Amino acid sequence: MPVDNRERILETALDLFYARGYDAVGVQEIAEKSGVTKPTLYYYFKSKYGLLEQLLESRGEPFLKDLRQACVYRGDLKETLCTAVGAVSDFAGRDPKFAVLLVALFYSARDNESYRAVRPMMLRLQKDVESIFHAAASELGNMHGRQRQFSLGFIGLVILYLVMKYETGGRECIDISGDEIEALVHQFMHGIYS
Amino acid sequence: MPVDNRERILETALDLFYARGYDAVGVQEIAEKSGVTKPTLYYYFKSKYGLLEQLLESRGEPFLKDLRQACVYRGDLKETLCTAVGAVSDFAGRDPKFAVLLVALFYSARDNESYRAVRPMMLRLQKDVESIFHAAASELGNMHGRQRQFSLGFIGLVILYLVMKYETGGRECIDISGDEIEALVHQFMHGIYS
DNA sequence: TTCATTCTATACCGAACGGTATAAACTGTC
DNA sequence: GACAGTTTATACCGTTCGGTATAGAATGAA
Repeated sequence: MPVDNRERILETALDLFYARGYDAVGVQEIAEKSGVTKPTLYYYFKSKYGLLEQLLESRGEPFLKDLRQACVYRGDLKETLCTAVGAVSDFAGRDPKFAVLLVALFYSARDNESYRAVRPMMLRLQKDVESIFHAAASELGNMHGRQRQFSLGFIGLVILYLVMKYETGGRECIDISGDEIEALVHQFMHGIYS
Repeated sequence: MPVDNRERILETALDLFYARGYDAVGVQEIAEKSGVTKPTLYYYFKSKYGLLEQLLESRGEPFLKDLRQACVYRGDLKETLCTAVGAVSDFAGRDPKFAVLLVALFYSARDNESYRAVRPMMLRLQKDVESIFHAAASELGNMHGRQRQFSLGFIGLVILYLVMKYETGGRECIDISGDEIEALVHQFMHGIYS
């Protein structure tokens, strides 16, 4: 656990939000488990929502930067997709709870405030991935406007794979090997045969 | 709105859980919006959790029956997968809010009680879909134990497609045409080319 | 020494939470 | 008319919710 109070609060919040969900966790408990009083929590974060926002910012921003880099098309679709999945995998390996939390928030109810907090982030992610398919037009030929469908399908595939891996893997870490990444991308590109 | 009180409560609960999530909705509000007092709600459902359980049962059970039927392998993988997606599509078309709620619960935090309620249902769904790939062994050849990966990938693809369709389609209904279903299954089987 | 920052302890706020008690009605059936 | 099932109105329970007020103490930099 970090010595810095602010950081410790963020980490505790992540643990609890991951385990029980944003709405089911009270500010009181977060403060207690951080070894801090409630006023201290409110000193750093103006509200419970602000706490979530700053959690998303501090942990998500570095990941989005990495991902954007990884999504730059370099002339080969398969290679680019593998790089992208690699970035996701690295991130999920470093911060598995945060990764799973992101997914839960992404699929959570639209009028819940926690969704409001995560929405802009996920839109950026979606756009970055979609840009790969736009850039790969020369390689893929006419996609008939299916870039969005491709990217959504791709994201869905990776997300579910990730979550399942974490669930069935003892929740210790998410480790996706290079071979697995290639198999995943290969399946996406060429189907389940081969 | 149904005249039957029990049914009206279930419908109201679905509306609210869908919109804001299980934890964020109070029993009080459900009762009020159903035109019923709180004791009446507790007369039918012993607890808030019981209400969720019965909601999942009453709406989910018919769907799971249909899906199981649709997942029976009939000698052709593509046809079977299309039938399965068709069953999901029909269900989602009939009861879109419930479908989206199911997905949200499926991805929600593991120690949240709402996940406990939906878990057995999703396990059944997963098993049914996986059975398709096991049955298709003759057609697919040696899958090297990747039946689970295939089924998870397939479910992820369908789920995300469904949710996105609902989100971007004005939330009126989920209509997946036969052509779309075929395209989705085709992409899954043969990749994004062709 | 002054000063802002960081944090404590304690206590409180009004509102909402899930759930229950009580006692009285209304309904249709036997 | 007795009866079970359904529903009401009202009020209450203890607990937790997110958030704040107050006043003081430790810290380190200027």
